[in-house]
Amino acid sequence: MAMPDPENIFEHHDHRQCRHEAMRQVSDSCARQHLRLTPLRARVLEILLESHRAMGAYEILERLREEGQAGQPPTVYRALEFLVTHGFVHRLERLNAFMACCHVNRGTDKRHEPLFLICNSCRKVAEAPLGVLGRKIDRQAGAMGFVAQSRVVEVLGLCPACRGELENG
Amino acid sequence: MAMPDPENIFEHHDHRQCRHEAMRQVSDSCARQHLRLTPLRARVLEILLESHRAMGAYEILERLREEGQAGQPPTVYRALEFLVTHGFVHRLERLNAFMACCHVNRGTDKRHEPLFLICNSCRKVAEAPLGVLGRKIDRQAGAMGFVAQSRVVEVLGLCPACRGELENG
DNA sequence: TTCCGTATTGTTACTTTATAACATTTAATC
DNA sequence: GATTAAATGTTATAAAGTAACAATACGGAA
Repeated sequence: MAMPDPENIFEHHDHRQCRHEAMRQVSDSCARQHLRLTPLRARVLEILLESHRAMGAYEILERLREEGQAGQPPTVYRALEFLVTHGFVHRLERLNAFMACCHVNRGTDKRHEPLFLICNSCRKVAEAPLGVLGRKIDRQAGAMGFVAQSRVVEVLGLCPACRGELENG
Repeated sequence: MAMPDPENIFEHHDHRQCRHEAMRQVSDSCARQHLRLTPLRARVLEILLESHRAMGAYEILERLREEGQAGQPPTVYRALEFLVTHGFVHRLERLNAFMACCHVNRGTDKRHEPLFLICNSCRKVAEAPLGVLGRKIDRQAGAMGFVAQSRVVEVLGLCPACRGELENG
């Protein structure tokens, strides 16, 4: 999956293409790390990639049930736990929801922690690189004697489209 | 309430003193803004200040009930909504919990969004100023065409005490 | 291959967190 | 004091997440 144009991460693009490439990358990453991407785990990831937005666990569960797969909450939560632990899916704390990672580690198999942009108007979510901010946050924490292990950075506001609507209409 | 020494925000201090000063500041701020700090709202804030840590809504509810006050979930959630809206209490997304603000707006009545340091070991939480990082995060979001309205920044890791224990014991 | 131990999934039941909807009370303003 | 809006009380339920144990599938050793 190509790195999204930073100015257009809210824009549409070829979902099917990006979906298949993401699946392949995750599959490769699992193979390299001897992780088991079981059918259930793969299916949960696919559902997230297909929807291409943040989904609640119970929404995913419903989708699984529609397909005849077994379905109780722990099934989904366990698959999500695996996917989140290995960085293939992100959890949005503010929304109690999950989203497939948009730029899976290419070859590095390293988890990364992004910045999430959550639109207050249309509820769309974009994932952007945290970049140098991650280190700055760690340094800020370090100044208080705190050792940072992971970060949650979520920004709420207006996406380009909704901002435009407010300004024009 | 004095601004905490940045290097000691996890340290103990005179809770009773800081509690009373915080109540007074919130009370003043409400008066200036024509907000109604009702007995219920004041009591919920006091409970949070007394505990001096992050508490779940139901934990607060239980405390209220012990005191004979009426108690159903909406009671607490509504008080918390008021307190959070006006910046007297913060919500910790990662913990589904609430914490009294440690450095209430002094005279400015402006909400501020801090950085939270959550200890993975002892679960203590410290509130630190986000400082210039807030603007940097907004700028990062702005580069994607996004208008930031509010931020969630929570760092998980080890507080000074727990870090010390790991290193020494 | 067959057996064994471990990882994964299935299943039941439950806990925790949060909110909708409407009744009642309290408070501010005229 | 009557009117209206804000706040609280109350009932019921939705939404999110987990504990505990049973059944199954898988990966490697004998």
